[in-house]
Amino acid sequence: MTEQTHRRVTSADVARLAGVSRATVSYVMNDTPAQTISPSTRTRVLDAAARLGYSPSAAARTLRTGRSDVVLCLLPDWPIGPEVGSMLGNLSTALARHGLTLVVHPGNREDRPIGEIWKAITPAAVIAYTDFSPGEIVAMRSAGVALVVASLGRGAQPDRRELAVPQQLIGRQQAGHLIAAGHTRLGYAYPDDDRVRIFAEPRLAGVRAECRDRQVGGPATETVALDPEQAASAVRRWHAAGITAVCAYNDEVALAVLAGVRLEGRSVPADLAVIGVDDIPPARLAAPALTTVTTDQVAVAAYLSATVVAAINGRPGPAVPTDDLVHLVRRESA
Amino acid sequence: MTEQTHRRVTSADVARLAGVSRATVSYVMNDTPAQTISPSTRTRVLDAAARLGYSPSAAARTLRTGRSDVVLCLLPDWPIGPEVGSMLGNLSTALARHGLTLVVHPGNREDRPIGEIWKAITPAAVIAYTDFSPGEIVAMRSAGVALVVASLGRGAQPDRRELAVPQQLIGRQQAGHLIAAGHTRLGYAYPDDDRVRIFAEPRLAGVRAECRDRQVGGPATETVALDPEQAASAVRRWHAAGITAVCAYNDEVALAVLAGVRLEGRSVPADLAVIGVDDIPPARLAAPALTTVTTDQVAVAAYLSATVVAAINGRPGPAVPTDDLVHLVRRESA
DNA sequence: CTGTTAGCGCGTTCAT
DNA sequence: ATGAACGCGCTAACAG
Repeated sequence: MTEQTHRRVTSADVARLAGVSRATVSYVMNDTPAQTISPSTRTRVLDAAARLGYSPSAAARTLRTGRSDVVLCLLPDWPIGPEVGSMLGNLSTALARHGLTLVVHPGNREDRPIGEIWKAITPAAVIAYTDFSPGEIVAMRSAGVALVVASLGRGAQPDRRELAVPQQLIGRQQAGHLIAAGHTRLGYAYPDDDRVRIFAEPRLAGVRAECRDRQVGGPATETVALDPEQAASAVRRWHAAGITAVCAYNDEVALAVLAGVRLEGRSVPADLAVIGVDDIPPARLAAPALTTVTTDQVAVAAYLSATVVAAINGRPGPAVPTDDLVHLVRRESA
Repeated sequence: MTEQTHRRVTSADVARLAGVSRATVSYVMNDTPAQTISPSTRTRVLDAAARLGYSPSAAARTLRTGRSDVVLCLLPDWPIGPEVGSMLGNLSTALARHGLTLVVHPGNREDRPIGEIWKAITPAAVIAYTDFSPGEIVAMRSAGVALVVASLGRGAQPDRRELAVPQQLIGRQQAGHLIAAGHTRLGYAYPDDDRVRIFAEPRLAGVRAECRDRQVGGPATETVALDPEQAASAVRRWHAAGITAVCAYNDEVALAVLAGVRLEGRSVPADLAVIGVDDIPPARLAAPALTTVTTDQVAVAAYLSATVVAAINGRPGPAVPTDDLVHLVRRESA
């Protein structure tokens, strides 16, 4: 066993090798504007640092400055798909440009209380898809977390920014497309999973709003599990109610509806038009190919990033970019 | 604007309120075994801590002990699906039982070098799906990261543990099922994405190995993009070669094959049997429902967790649980 | 200008 | 049960 005796390389080591003081090392490493350093010294320090493989202790820096460069994203319990995954990737890139590092904590049922998590990280900001209790917000504050960003939270609070990606727009776009295609009796395929309610409710609300605005009958809502049989019975009820088109919570639910229609011996879109959300890869591979609505994840990530950066600096966040965020992908199912 | 003047609550505050020394606070908070504390003092300290909402500074603790309770998982660039997502959730739970907090860094092209990431966290362990350069390993060492766990890495190194989830088993199971069903000419649908090669290669190798062991013709490999047209041309080539069944890299690729077969006017499984990997929700909603192979994510998470914990404590890791990790989900496509 | 000295931030731990 | 020192980087004050 080669036991690791690798003592950590500290700024003192660099200082020693470069023949300067630790303060000088710090000034050089940080390009401190208020302090001028002669080029020769600078080079010597940089050289020494490189030779030793020096990297400053994040813990020490955080302790001293009271702020880390980490942004923590608390994910909810539900299964995250490739869309969220790509959004997080984009967000990571966007934040990196501001010197911030994104880390994500995957949610899971029997997790320790949220508190344990950010306490272990001391992030500069927290992005959460769940609401915090007032107590937790106070606790974060007193622990030094500068900002609590609550995505999708219900009511705006003075303490936190609302990052609600306008889920309603998604519902509106779905319904709008269907109505424009001549449908007058819409259905809504609601997910059979309580954990995604924070997304499902605003989307359904968007569909409802669009129906109202366009003078069309409100959507006949059915809960649709990811199972052909159960989907088939929903299809039967829609049929009985004269529904000709349905908006699905997302592509998976839409795929279930497709399977249900198939099981009923009917066809899409002739008997029932279907539109999903997300444009997951299987959507274009389905029979028929699924018409769906997507969110511009790059734009969402940019917006989130800007909001976080602004909040960290105590500035007001940017306005929600309501336009050009949701796009229709027209295929065969609607 | 209610400006936040909330000074951080420190152990000194608790000590003052409880009328004891900071050392005592530390001993109480950590239940230090070597130090006896009278019940009355203990209560007083705990009370004070609760009243003030005290939570120790992770940075200070990390600085002092040289180790944080965070395990960092570095995700690769590719889109992560619900399977990986649920595995991470399970892993998080498993690690939490050992007082460890899992955080995930989503990979993305134009990211800062990996180094920047763990430097900002000072994790107790790093789990990565990519290989590190020897230089990075040395750097982590010298920065105080106890362990570098390379999942799926090619060759075992003395420095790191191999957590290779036996991807070969997946391929073997796929091919085994097909061969048992009487197929003697197998095809392999390889993904059209370089980023997933670390998974695709061992899976294909598994199929190859099974074919060899069972005296069946090695798989005719075709790269299949997630596009019906392109999949159709692969199907044509397979047909010309007399292939009667194909193993797909994963369910999405399998779905593409299904679409290709459909486009060719042929049928599954009569003309071509298809088997996928992962059992994503759309698999059972496809026409025909997709036969597939799944990995027991709970078991994988438990194994990963045990390996990490063992390594942190300098003990040898558990053996790879090769059995009961991969299961066949029998449906209609094969 | 250039670079140094000194002390802080906060929890941990040894010796008294 | 306590005083004191430590881990490591930051930065105000100060000396050449």
